[in-house]
Amino acid sequence: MTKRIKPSTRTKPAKRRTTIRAAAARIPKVASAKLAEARPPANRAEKSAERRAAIVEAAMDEFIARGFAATRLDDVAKRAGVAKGTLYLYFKDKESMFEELIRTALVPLISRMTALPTITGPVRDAVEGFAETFIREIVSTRRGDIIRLIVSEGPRFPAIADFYFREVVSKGLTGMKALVQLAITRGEIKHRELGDFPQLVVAPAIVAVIWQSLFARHAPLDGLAMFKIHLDLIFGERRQT
Amino acid sequence: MTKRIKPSTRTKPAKRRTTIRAAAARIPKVASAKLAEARPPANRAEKSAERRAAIVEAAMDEFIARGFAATRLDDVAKRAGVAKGTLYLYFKDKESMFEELIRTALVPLISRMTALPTITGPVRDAVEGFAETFIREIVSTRRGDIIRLIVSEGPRFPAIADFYFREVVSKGLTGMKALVQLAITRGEIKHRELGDFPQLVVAPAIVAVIWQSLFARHAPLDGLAMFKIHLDLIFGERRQT
DNA sequence: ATATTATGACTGACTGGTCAGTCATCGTCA
DNA sequence: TGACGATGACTGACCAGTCAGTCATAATAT
Repeated sequence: MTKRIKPSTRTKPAKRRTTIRAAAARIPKVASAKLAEARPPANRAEKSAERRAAIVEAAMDEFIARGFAATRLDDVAKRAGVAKGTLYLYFKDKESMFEELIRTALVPLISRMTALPTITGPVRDAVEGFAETFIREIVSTRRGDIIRLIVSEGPRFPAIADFYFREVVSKGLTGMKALVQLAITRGEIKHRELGDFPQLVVAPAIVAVIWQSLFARHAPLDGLAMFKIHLDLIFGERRQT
Repeated sequence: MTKRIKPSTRTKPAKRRTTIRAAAARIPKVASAKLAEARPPANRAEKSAERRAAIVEAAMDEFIARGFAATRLDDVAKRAGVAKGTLYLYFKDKESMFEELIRTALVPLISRMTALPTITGPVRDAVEGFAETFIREIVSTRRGDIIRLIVSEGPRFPAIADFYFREVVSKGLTGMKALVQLAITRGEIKHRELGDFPQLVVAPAIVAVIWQSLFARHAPLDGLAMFKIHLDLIFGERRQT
């Protein structure tokens, strides 16, 4: 009774449902999502919001640990403490869930980047502050894994890559370029060409993120210390503190 | 072999549901039969090597395009022009295939990195040569995607991450650190702390790889030009050529 | 040299298990 | 009580891995 209806899309599957899962290690269970509720039974809207948050949290953990294709929604549901059908009350399908998660996770990051234009002192201090924030809020947290996830799945989710480029990368680099230009006019930076490649300023931060995901257990990396040396290269020798 | 006892567990071929395969998949046989001049019929060992190469090539393309979990071995087989069962004559299972592929793909990269210790001129020239090679051989080719693949799947394949760290990253950074130290003793580099973070030297190359995969279609990036500016920061202003 | 047999590379239909998405039913809150 | 959120058993597509059978080629016999 095998009905193998194979559509004759010879050249390209294009829009196919992703299945499968990778043989991989178990994810460490962090915490039972729904266990100790300090909250007394809330009203419906409140409960709904809590549930949604639990799902988002659980899905994030699973997607980070396994990637999109290998993540099972059964696991997400179990981790969130809901039934699988419940997921579909909050998200259209697996793909929508993934994309929405990635977008949502970036909102604080965007706020962080747009909250920098107040420069009271040397530009170097502003950039250093940016680096400290970045290391503390991203490299040392789960958000770093989200960046790795974007790098991983970006090519297969053009919508995500587009969104990320438009909302984060493009804006971030524009802001950084403005900072560099300001520093150049102030004489803090000598190399005028640096304005052409603001990527150079943030490159060590990206490397720190990747290092953290892949090699931290082999050789820990002090991302902030590294970044400060990097700033010495850009701004000239460090003014002693 | 005159036993024609047909085992009952096997059903007869019956009808072929779908046209077995696209005609193009049969090319190898046709080519050797009709166009004998290009490729004389090889012996078994030679044929086997060719087949293996075809499988490796096809698997690489599929894994790069879809990642490990979402890649179907049916597709790999089709692309390689062999039956699925044939894959298992050359590889134990999907996971072994993936790991072996990643390892193999890195061999030329390793050779490249260990083939640099002959420094005839300024250290900067050596590093710039390294960068040119890296951009030309990796960023602009499929090898860049392999690096992205390692970043993507590394956390789920600790064996790959370990191998890569041991054989490439560790050795590469050690070599780079030696270069930096040499440049410091020669006076080409002022910042002595750079020796503590050789990652800083190669960071723009990593960023170029990622950019190429994710954002090239939005905004092309001249990796080599960027790297040269980076070298200006490290070695001081560029000596005009 | 030609015929016969042996080898094993290759094939692809098939199995067993997985998992995204559905929906009839249940429970709970307003 | 009625409406709606929640459930989880269920469906069926999907796919890694298997293996009985085929056939080109090598080995051996005539």
